Amino acid sequence: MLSYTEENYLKALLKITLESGTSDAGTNELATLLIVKPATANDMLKKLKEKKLVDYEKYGKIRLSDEGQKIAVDIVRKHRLWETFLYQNLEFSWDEVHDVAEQLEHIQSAKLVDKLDKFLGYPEFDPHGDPIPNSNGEIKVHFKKTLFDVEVGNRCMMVAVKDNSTSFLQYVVKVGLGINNEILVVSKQDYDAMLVIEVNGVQSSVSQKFAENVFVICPNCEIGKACPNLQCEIH
Amino acid sequence: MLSYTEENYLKALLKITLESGTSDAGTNELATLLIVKPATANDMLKKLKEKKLVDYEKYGKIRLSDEGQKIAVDIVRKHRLWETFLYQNLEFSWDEVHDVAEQLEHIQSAKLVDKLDKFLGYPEFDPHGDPIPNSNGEIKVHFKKTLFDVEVGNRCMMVAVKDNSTSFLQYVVKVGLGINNEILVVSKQDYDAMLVIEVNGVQSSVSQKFAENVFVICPNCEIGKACPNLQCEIH
DNA sequence: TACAAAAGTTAGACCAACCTAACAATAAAA
DNA sequence: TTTTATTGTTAGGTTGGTCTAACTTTTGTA
Repeated sequence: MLSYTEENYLKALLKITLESGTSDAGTNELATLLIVKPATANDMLKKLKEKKLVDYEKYGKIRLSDEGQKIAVDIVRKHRLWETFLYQNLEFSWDEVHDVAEQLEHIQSAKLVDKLDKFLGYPEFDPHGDPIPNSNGEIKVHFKKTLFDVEVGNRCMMVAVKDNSTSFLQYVVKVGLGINNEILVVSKQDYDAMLVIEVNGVQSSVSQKFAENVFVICPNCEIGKACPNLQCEIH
Repeated sequence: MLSYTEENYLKALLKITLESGTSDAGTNELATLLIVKPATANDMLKKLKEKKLVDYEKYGKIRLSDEGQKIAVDIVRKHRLWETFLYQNLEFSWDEVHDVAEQLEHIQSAKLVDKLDKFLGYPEFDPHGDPIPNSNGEIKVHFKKTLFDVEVGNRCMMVAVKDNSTSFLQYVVKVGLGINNEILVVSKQDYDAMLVIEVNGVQSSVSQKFAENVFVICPNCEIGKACPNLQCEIH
C-alpha cells in the first residue's frame, strides 16, 4: 500500500511525462510541480526506485515503470471520476471540483471506484473535457483541438468544452450545440476573429473566445483512436 | 487544520464518552481503541490539550472541549453521510460501508458535506440505524434498547447495531437479520444466556454478546419518536 | 574547449506519529 | 493499611517526509 505522498509523486511523474511527450522527467521539474525542494524529490525517487515504481539511475532520466504508470493512471481515473460526480451530482462548478477531487483520489477501495464509475454511467470525459481512464487503465485518445483551430470550409464534431461556467454553457445551448454535434465552419472574419458556424442547418456567429472553449475532433475521427488525417492533436 | 490522526483521536474520544456515558475517557482505553500504545495516546493528548481540543490534567480525566466535541461530531456526520451514500447510491451492502467511510470522513470540504447531505435528501439515520448529526451538530433521539433486553415471547424490531466490525455485521447477515426486521425472542437459557430468536420464520440461536450489540425498538415505535409504551430507552 | 549556469545529489537536521522500557500514581485486594 | 495490580507518564529511539547547505555532474555557451 502506497502513502498519500508516494501516490502524489507517481501522479506528478505521469503528468510531466504526458505533457512533455518525452516520456521522462527531471528532479527539479518534479519538485516544482509538487511544491517541494529538489532534495526531497530526490529522496522520494530513490524510494520509488526501490519499490520498482520508477526507472531511474543517478543523474539519469526518470520515468515510471509499468507498475508505476498503472498506479498513476488509476489515481487519475479516480480523480476524474470524482470530479464528474461533484460536477454532475453535487452542483459543484467546474473550477471547484479539482481541490476536492485531489483529496478523494486517494481513497483506497477498488469497489468504490467501480461502483462510482457505474453510478456515473461510465463517463469518458470529466467536466474539464479530460479523458477518464477505464478500469483497465486504458485512456481514450484526447483531442485538444478547438473549434477556433478548424479551417474555414471544414467540418468537425464537438466532443467537450473547456469552460464549464453556466453562462458559457447556456450560450452553447443557444447556438444549438451539444456533445457529438457536427459543426461546419462557414467563415472567419480577419478583423475580429468572429466565426460563422452551421449546426443542423442553422447558422450562428460566435466569438474567438467562444470557439476556443469548444473542443472538437474532425468528423472522421472516432473518439479513442488516433485521428486519420492527423488534424487532431493527441494529448 | 487537523491531521488525519488528530481527527481520529477526537472521534475515538467522542465514541468512548458516548458509550460509557460517563463523559470522560482513559489513556489505555483510548490507546486500545486506536490500536496504539498508551505512550502514543499520551503524547497526542498533550498535543490536543495544547490545541484546546481536550480538557485534561496529568493523571486526571480526559474529556473533549466544546471545540473538540464539535469537530468530532462533524467527523461522525461525514462518516454517516458517506455510509448512507455508499449504501443508497453505490450498491454497497451495509456491512461494507464502514471501512470506506472511515477514509471518506477525513475529506476536508464544508461544501462537499452540505451538498452531499442535500443530494441524499437530508437523511436522519445511516444504514446501521445510527443518527446523522445535522449541520449544526444536533443529533436525533436514538433508541438504545438491545435485543438482549427484550423479554421472552416479545417481538421487537432491529434499528441499529452497536458493533460495526465486519465480522459482527457478517454474522448479523448470516442470522438473516437486517434493519427494520422484526424479531421474536423465542427463549432464553438461564445457564449461558443464549437466546433463540425467530426472524422471518427462521429460528437461530445467538449469544448474549451478539444480542447486546443489536439495538431494537418495540414494533410499534417509529424511529425518531419516543416509544409509545416506554419500553425503548432513549439515549 | 573551457567554464559558468543549471540540474541533480548527499549529508545532516527537524517534526509528527509511532515504538519500547522504565518509572510514577492511583485503584483494588489482601 | 499495606501490598499488588492497573493505569498513566516520561525518556529516548525509529521512520517518513520535509528542510538547508554544500557538493557533483551535466549542459550550454563564450
